Amino acid sequence: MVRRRQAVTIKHVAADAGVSLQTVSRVINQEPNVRASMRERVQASIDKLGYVPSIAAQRMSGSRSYLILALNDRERTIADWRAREGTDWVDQMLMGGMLECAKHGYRLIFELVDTHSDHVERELQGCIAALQPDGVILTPPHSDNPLITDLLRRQNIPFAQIGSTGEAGGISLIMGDEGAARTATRHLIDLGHQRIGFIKGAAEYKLSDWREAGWKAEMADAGLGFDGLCAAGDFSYRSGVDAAQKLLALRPRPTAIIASSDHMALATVDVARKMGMQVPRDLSVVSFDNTPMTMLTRPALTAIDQPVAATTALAVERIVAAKRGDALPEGPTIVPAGLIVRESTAPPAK
Amino acid sequence: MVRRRQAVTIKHVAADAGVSLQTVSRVINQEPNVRASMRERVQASIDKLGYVPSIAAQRMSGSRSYLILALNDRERTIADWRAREGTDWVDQMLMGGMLECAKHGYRLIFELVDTHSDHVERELQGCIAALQPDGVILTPPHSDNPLITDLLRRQNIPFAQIGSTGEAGGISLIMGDEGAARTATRHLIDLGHQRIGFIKGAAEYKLSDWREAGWKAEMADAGLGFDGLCAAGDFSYRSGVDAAQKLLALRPRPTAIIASSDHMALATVDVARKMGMQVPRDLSVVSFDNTPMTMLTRPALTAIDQPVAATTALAVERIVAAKRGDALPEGPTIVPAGLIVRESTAPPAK
DNA sequence: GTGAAAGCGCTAACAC
DNA sequence: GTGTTAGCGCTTTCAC
Repeated sequence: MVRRRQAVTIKHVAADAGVSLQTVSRVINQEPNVRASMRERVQASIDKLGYVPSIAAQRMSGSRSYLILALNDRERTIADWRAREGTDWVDQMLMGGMLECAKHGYRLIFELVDTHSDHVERELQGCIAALQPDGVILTPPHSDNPLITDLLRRQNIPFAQIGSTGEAGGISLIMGDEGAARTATRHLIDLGHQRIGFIKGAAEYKLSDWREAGWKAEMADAGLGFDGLCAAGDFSYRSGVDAAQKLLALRPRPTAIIASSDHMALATVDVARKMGMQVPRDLSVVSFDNTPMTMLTRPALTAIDQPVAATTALAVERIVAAKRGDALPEGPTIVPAGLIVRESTAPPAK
Repeated sequence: MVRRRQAVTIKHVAADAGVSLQTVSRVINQEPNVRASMRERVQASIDKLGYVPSIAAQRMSGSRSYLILALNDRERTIADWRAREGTDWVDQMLMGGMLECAKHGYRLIFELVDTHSDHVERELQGCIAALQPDGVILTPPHSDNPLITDLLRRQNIPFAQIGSTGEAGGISLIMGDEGAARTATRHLIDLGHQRIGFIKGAAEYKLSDWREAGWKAEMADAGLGFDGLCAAGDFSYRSGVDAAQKLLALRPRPTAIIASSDHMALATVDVARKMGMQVPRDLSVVSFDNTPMTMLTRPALTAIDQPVAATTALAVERIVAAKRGDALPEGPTIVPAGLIVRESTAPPAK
């Protein structure tokens, strides 16, 4: 293996511009105390030589690494990838995160960690030691894992907690789950529905509670009852079948169901169909997440769109701001979710 | 911003084990010339202190960066992400690449570059200068972009060219396109089809020709004609509509069509349906790529499965081997594609 | 405002 | 086999 060196280094630029290394460094890092004329001269050399700083060297000398780590749950992510059902959480995250990183001269590194394992700490520690990221983006369900958040805080690394209210001290970003559930419920009420069932997500995720709370609140505001209309699920198709069967066995039967995941919504449609009902004629269904399957299935599902890309982009923005020392807003930031109306919702049958 | 230093460095380990830095370095890099007892002692200290080498420092001192760059076309990838149609090429690539990297202590960095732009070189140069990757994985359509391959060769960075025969000097990996097309054709012939149409992919991609060649070869082997049975497409739904209309206007009409992408296959089904035909009763359709939409649509599409994950994993393996100085196999390696039989193929109507 | 010197954590080359 | 020395490219600290 040939030893490979940096083609153009700060030295070349310094020599070319006839200045010291330090001055070039100041220009690169946009620091003050450089005369405009000097700055221009150095910049000209940089452009001429096509110089790009080595992040390894930058990191070495104790400054930034320009790397932001996006952490996802290994088990769940790999399961999604293997299932090949089109779940595009990762893709949306990359889209939002990478594009925002590019704007600021950072790079996003996507990593998987075993949230449930005892050695999360060891794994994460290793990842941090190896990469020395300038910031970390945490996603559910490990946004609130104290083993992770404590470690990050100890190491003084800024981190964003997506889907968490940020008690652990990170930057809190929430995808408007409660409001989204209210929107979905409102949509159904506006169509004329009164008995609206709800299938809850996995208890491990805080957003499961938020969504349930939103549904209840909107029902209450409309003077509608919701006792017995909530069934537990865990986001999976299998759990959706059970929950839908439970809800559709009720008398009077709900005329609409909100499912906390696309898989559970799909399951609800299938169960209804098996019972001889048609969607949306006999049952309206609203889905959560808006992964590609909602538009590929028939009827296409009306769904709450989780703003994954926007949220990840915001996480990057906030981390970069934190590195700059900018003041960050207090408390959680809510990124609003949208409702995409498709074919699975309609007024209830008379 | 607090200055953040490596918590545990090679020095701590050396001190703890009572040996020199160099010895620790040898143990980390699994080099020879270390007595077993010494190796154990050092390893014990490493484990005890939870030491992980800094890749920045490793890179700095001229050895490996343990980073492998996976390059994809920016425009196309972002378009896919925005469309949210469940195309999971990126996910499969990450799955194959990341898991294989993890096995060897490497990390995969996913990056987008503007293949069509004149400044690919500049962009890639910058990426390389910043990250100093140990290897690069190229995907179509830029696997054969001479601006890219020349640059990598000049810099002496090992690279894999997926979907290319590797004339440019990289590690060539092909997803058995010709064989896959033969398999698809064979499947239809075995069902009893004789007039089998083919919708070709974008000319920009070499695999478009390979797939066409496979179809022709298998038809010829079976003594079947194929003149006029090939229509041009560019992988898009829109182009699939045009191509399908052209093929289905032929008399006698083809009883089966192989489309070089899932979108074009979907388009074919839709066109057939509009013409009053049923799939697979009146027309069999085989699709290429096997993205999630093939299983989510109805009828579910019989499809050729592109082994994206396996191919990416192999690319990583080969790059790691190249870094070690191992001998690599000559010529292109073909990763076989599979045929997933679903609901869109059946014997032709009598 | 600019420059010189020291050092970040690690490995290559060479000495022992 | 093991240790010593000299950097890698950059930023920090501190002179000027």
